[in-house]
Amino acid sequence: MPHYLVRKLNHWVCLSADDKQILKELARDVTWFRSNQDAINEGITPRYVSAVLEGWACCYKQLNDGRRHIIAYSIPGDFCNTSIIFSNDINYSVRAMTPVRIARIDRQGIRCAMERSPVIAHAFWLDILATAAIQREWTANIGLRTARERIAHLICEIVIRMQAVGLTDQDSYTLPLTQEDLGETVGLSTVHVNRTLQDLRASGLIEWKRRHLNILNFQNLSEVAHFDDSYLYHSYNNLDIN
Amino acid sequence: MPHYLVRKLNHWVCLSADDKQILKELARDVTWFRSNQDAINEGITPRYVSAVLEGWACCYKQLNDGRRHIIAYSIPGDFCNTSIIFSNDINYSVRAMTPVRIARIDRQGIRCAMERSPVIAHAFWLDILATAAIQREWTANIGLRTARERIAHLICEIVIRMQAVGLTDQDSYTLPLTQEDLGETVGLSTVHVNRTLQDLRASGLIEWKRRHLNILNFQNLSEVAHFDDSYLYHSYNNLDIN
DNA sequence: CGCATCCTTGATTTCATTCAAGGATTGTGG
DNA sequence: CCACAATCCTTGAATGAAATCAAGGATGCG
Repeated sequence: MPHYLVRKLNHWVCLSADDKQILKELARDVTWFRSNQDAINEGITPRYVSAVLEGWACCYKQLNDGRRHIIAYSIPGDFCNTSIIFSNDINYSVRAMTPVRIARIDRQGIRCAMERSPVIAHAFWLDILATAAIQREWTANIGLRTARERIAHLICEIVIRMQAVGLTDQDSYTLPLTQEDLGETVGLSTVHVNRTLQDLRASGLIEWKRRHLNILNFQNLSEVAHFDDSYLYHSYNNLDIN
Repeated sequence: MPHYLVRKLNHWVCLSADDKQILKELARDVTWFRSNQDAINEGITPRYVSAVLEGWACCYKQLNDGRRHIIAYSIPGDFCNTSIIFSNDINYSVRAMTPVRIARIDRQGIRCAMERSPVIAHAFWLDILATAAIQREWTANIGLRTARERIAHLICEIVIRMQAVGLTDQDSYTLPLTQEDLGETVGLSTVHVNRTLQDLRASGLIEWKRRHLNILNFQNLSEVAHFDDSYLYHSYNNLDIN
């Protein structure tokens, strides 16, 4: 099985063999979480950075009256809490959406690696910036798009992100969400998500059965979504150039 | 007039006199933008990092059909585009909401300062993490709260942020937004923002006249908003400790 | 095979948008 | 300093989108 963490970071920069080795050694401490289990809970500050190696996790916030909102997905190669590298605080929880294999990386180790290898440092920077760009897009997605557009947009985003780590087959991929999860992600009720999905299916844009999502017409779907993938790409800014 | 950039960063770490001097020198290149003028436009990649010294700016995204969403406010001391330090890409625009004084900081200069002073490096880290935490909160705010709660939450957040740079008078501050801006921020129509504000006023929670917002009962307002300010604070993670 | 979870559907209600227009405030130029 | 325009705020009425309520059906898991 490929090392998705290395693959993901290698997507931002060009890692040397040494860099890859360093990263693999950093990610030795691996744990399984079963579906629906909390990997990180808002109450307890972790001392390590978690990265998903296999399966899906989500970051979510919960109000004291029970309402919940999913603020991010962590797919293979994604970090769940990079902020821990430089801060002691975390203000969301992380939950396994499938059985998930997570590497727990010593934050001191990451800082050392960043000091020793400028390329690794840059990879972490770009990864953090990419996460922030996605978060901004999600804010706007919920804030200004209709139900149909929101869901279409999310589906488009994920296909690109899954492609980046080689987890797609053409325009189809495993989307291990319930419709309730999807609702908590895009700010819609489960019932309305269901109807909107039927609408997208009836328009011949997608198929989605048994966790398997297939985009029938990416071009049309991204037009429906007003999807512009540029926020998912980050060009390397050569440190020597101003 | 205080140097809000220094004041803001000093909120995260303890800057030495030298550090402060370095930052002031970095921020020499100052420009005014008039109200409603774009300081950064999505199309053109800036080569410098912009920081607001005076006035308000907002970061926004716009769809090709004209729909607009404000994804962040930049108040005095805030950076508008820290991502430029390490990446060439930006996928949103920045617009002055009032006449605004912006320092344009050479990104190479920032990287040098971060290398020379670990404290400055840490300040930038924490600032970026803080911005990301706010963005996550905004995503959840729009996604799971009602109109009343959303607006209340935003008002609570801003009072804390304004306090951090000393721009409040008790629980009141200058909020230089139109109701249309507010709608584009929390994902509501102008008309509904208006009615919701009247509701908050009628409940004795706030006053808002002529750009001047006054929170009459912060305790109650934050309960209405389900506001928990912890996402706005970031404790220094001592680099020597694991 | 049976239970639990998830998906689907219909009916109803609620929240928010849209449309339209009048009033207040602010800013500008004469 | 006043007049006028532009922007912004406010209100009412009608429409529409999404939530809620309720229940049946499918799917998958033990």
